[in-house]
Amino acid sequence: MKISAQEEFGLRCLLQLARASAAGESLTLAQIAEREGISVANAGKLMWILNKAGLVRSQRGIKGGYYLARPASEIHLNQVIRVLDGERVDSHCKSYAGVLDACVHTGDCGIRPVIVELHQIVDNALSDITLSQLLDTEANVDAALHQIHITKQRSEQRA
Amino acid sequence: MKISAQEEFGLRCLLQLARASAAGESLTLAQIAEREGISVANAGKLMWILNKAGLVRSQRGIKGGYYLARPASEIHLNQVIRVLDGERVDSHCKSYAGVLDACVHTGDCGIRPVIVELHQIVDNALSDITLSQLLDTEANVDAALHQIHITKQRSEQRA
DNA sequence: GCTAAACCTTACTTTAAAGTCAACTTTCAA
DNA sequence: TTGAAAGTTGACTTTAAAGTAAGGTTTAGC
Repeated sequence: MKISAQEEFGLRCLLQLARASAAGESLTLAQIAEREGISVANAGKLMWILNKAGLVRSQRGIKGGYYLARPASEIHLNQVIRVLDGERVDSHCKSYAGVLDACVHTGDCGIRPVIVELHQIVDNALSDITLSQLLDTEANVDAALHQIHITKQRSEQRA
Repeated sequence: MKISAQEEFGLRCLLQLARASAAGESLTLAQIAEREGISVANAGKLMWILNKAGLVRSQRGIKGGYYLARPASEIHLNQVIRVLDGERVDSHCKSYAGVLDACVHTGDCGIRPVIVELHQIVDNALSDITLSQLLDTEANVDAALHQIHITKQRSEQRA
């Protein structure tokens, strides 16, 4: 139940594009990769996934680049996470061979519905947050980091 | 943002123990492994992690086995997931080299606080569910699976 | 105290995800 | 129309997680 590196970098890239799109600009792969500190190849892979999912659009050729497919206020995090996670149903539970109806533990298994419910809870929480809200959050990063620092100190005191 | 195989099997094993503990019994590794369809070695590894975290206790020697360290009603899922996830802070965000204060994007990064917040949301949702509630859920598995089936159909209609 | 059952621990193997590389195709502008 | 910029795609390499195996240690019962 952790966020993966791919999910994080995907979010970062989208945030880059949200900033650029707000200024009416697009970003090249090289620009995205350089700002996030990842390779151009990796950025290309992420952009390909996001493009295929309809979250971003690209313009080929010279003067080309990537831009958001729709306003940042209309892109919700659950859509982003779902895309970057890959096929959720197939992967989160290997013991069911990827098919909900093929649960080998049927009748003696209270876990399955709970796992589905957990993913639902996460999805709902994420659907409340849009990319534009993330942009707003940036203005308060210092305060937020300070808060995290406090939380960290508390957990250290507990340990 | 998916549940891992280790998390799922860990939950399953705990549920087994919760059932046995309710009857005043303990379970051997062989019993746990056989019922969950995993190897004894793998079950041993999971139990070792849960034991180290204080969620289960073990009795060595002949007539030994595993049992819950405290009542199922006092074991919350967030504790379980946290343990099975490993060190959360160190792993969920590779670009920070494992240290919160060492964020290389400080000042231009609105993602970090959000990631921390997401994990907080998940943690809160999980803290509302106890093992004993899971046991109760088992009685309604069929109804729950039916509900999932409906949800699945809906998502297929959307697609 | 001896033996067998059962847990404990470390190291190894396997496997899937993440990341990289390189060749290809498309597009724009001079 | 031609060359360079930029995106697209599939194959390859790396790396971390998951799973396995084997020997060690503890305990109950005789």
